[in-house]
Amino acid sequence: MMLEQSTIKDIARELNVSSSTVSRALKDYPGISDDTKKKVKEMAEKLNYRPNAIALSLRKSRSFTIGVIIPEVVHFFFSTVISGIEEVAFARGYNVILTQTNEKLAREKSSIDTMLSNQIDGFLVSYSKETTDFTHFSRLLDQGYPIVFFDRVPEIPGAIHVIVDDYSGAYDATKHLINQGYSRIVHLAGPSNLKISQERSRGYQDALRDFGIPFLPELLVECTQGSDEEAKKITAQLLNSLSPRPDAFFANNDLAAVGAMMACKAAGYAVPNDIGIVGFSNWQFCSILDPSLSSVSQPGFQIGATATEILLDLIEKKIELENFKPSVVLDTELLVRQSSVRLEKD
Amino acid sequence: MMLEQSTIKDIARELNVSSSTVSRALKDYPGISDDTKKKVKEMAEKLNYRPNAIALSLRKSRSFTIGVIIPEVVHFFFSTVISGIEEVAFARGYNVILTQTNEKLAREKSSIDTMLSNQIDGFLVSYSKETTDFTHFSRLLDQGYPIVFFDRVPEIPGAIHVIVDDYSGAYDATKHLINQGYSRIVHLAGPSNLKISQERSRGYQDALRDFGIPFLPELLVECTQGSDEEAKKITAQLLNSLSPRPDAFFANNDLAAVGAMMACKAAGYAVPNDIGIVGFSNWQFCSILDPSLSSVSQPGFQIGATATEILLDLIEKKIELENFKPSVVLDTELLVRQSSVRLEKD
DNA sequence: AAATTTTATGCACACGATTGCGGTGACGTT
DNA sequence: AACGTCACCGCAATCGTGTGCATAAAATTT
Repeated sequence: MMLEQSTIKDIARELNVSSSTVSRALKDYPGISDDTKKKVKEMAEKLNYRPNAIALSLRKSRSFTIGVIIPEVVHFFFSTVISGIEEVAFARGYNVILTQTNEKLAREKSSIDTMLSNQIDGFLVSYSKETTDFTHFSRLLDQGYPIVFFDRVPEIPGAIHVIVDDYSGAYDATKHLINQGYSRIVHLAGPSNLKISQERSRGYQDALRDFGIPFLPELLVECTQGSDEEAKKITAQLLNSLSPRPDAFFANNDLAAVGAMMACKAAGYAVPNDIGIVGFSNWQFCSILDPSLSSVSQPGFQIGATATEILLDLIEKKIELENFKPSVVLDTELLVRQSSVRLEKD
Repeated sequence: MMLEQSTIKDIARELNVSSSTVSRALKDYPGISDDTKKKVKEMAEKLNYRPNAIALSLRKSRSFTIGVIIPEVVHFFFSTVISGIEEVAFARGYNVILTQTNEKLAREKSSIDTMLSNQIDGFLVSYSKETTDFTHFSRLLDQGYPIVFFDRVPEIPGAIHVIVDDYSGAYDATKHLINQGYSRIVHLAGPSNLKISQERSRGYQDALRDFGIPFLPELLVECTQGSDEEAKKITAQLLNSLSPRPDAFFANNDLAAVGAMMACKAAGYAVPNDIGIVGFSNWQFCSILDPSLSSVSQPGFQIGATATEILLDLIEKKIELENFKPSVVLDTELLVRQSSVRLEKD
């Protein structure tokens, strides 16, 4: 039933030459007569020969495969990153093997193990929320394994980062809200152990300061889950308890922004006229909401593509770890839509 | 710099035994003394030994890796499927290597080639929109390669399908609209060369017939791209040109439904009171729209999980292709939200 | 015609792990 | 003392490919 893959030996046997000759002929090595080369190639075609990448990997101790470790696949941002990764890897002749950690540290470690077993040439990693200790990564770095981190990046020596300018994105978003005349601006922040959350928070606070608006701790609320449900609850509560009420929400992610929007509508406030809202990430749905949601776009595809280019350059020794700047910061862009632009000013 | 991976030979040399003994000791084969086993395992631990999966693959002609070929990663449905695939594969000790075709046939073929080179154990495929000829798949099937198709499935002998009941989903959606009192129901259909589009179309027409509403060809419009922009244009045009105007839209996918919703709003019609709308796929954003969008949910995760279970069973010869029913049909579920439920009937 | 270079090819081993087969020594049995 | 049994382990081949080295034949030079 299962047809055997034909090998170099099969071609060799068929033509009464040695397998070394076949190997060299197929690769157009010098020292093989044009006649034999032609015969070999024709026979290869005829037998539908396909080189065995596994054997090659064993021989070269290289698999031409990179491992991608991400928290979850079903996530607009991450899937966009994957797309960028896949695109570059394909173009440069590498395979992508993928695992999602579901935010579990144990799974992160176990994935690393099986990937190491599979002689992966390098790693692309965005670590899980559970990960607070990074020794499993620094051990790899010490051993000389190429790793490029993206989005969620650890502060360990030798780690290369590809991130977006979270600080500027948050700063721009806050500034935009201020310019639109909003002044009691709530920041629905992300988990404070993630660096991206900290940066966004810092951008928010600096923008307030630069435009002479006092920073009020009660307007900075941490949303640990980042779901719309959570943000909805929190927003409803804030609208009730704070006086004067907040007149804008800058959320750490788009889902939270949506939650805030729902809560505002439910409480009878109009978006954007009564309350302005800006999200972060520019998920697909931002433009189809009513009102459409202003958001800070992160170039997910470009993050994936850039990280992969760097990783492959490292693998192929095109660049040295030593004389390479450890951090690539990509620009964010504030996309202003309806949710933060007052139609008529009162 | 790069620390060498330690091998069985290293352990053997260190303990002055043969590599065969080490191999057997590590796997608890009989005929090895408990003492040696203990020593070997300790040394393996000490040298941080990790089995070389590549060498194993070469020996066994098995890679414990499955290849996934899908049109695009940045797509809620497909990413959900991937998640299901990854979950099952991980649980059963398989790796997942992933490529997206970007709907290109050439890339589909080339991906198959490199995966074959990599001694993939089997394929999970949803083919590209460009694919109309399936010989590159049937050749693989003839050679005995396990392939499970999902979502977009070809009608070729020996192919196993995992699909959802598109017909019933469309039937239920249409029936629901009829029950809500809508009668001039437009179907924004998908590309007619895809079987899923045909099935949904059939469900729509049969529901109309079963409930005594005549099928009008001018109410069945093909949206080839499936984008919100396209649907918006088409809907606006239909609202203008048809008399009496349509009072409901059943879209082949959620983005198209959103486009329809936008066009309706723009034309001054209220959703759901003037016009009812139902989508297909139950993308994440359905519940956060205003009004929230009724949609037919496809169990993406379950599709991926089921397809993978079947594929791995095939690979491990737990089931035979011969006595296996070629098609698994998973249930869809109509999720009724605001966009199709009239608040007050006139 | 002999010596030398060039050309074309094969041999053998390596990569890391598995496994059938055979070997060795200890021990017990008659 | 001779033989059988059994536990324990090593040899060597294998998977498919690549490559340094040797080698034979052919072409060229002296």
